[in-house]
Amino acid sequence: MPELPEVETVRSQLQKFLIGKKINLVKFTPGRITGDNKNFGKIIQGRKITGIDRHGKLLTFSTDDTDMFLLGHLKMTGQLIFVDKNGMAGGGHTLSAKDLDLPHKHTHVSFHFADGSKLYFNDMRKFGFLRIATKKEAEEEQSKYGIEPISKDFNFEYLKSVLSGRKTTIKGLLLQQKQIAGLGNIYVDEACFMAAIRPDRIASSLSDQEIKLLAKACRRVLQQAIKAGGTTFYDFTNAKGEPGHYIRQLNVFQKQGQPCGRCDGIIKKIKVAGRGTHFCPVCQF
DNA sequence: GTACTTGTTAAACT
DNA sequence: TAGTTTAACAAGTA
Repeated sequence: MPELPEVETVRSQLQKFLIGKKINLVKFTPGRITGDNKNFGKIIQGRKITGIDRHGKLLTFSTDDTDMFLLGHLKMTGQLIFVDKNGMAGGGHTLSAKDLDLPHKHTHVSFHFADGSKLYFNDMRKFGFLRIATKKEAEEEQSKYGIEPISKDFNFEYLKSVLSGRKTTIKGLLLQQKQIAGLGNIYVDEACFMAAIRPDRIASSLSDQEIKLLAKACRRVLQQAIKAGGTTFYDFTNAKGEPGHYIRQLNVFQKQGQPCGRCDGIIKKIKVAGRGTHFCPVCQF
């Protein structure tokens, strides 16, 4: 499930592959992926990609038309995979488009670039999207995302302002993208473990010391996961079609019933904020 | 067939 | 009204 580290992995790779490439042809299945824009392909054909930015889990591709942007969100099962002119995924020499069976039945959009390379958008569950937007629309969409834990603006004071006086669980608040952008189910659980705080604690009950630990943990878990290229359980692949490796460093997520790596506890799974939630009942308070 | 999975939001509650 | 909770979306797995 792509969260900030996964999306950042894709963004940094695509930036290397796509900048300066001209879109010659777009093939797409009309539907929720591209919204109700029937001219999706026609509008963006002929444009050059000039940059790729990320706000939380939202990707923004800028073009040589300063009022045309392409917004992308992978939601749960979205993938953006680049294939070079020789049919090799990520421009490498191991995985080919044929190996990855691209395009396949979950490929909803294919971009064909002037140099013969391609970009595929796959999404099994069709929650993700690729939409064309004006500058104004793009900025509106970007403004839905708050400060990222890896930003220098994310500190004790900011997290305290988000949590203070709130009667809901800290997990519920950490998942709100408008407040804190980038954490999803996996990294919220991992950050809470790192800070030794139960995800189901009421936000306003945290001490200053605990908020400091939690802020540091949110930042660290994302930084480490970016380094590892994200986490892959089932669906996530980077722009080269490869999985992420942070799964090796997970402490609690999907580890219910297994021993805690920090104490003698057994990892437990409960439901918090409507989501499966993993923690150690012995060393998280 | 049923329950469960999740990122985000819209609707329903309090 | 604001804060909070729940349901919904899709399609696959157990």
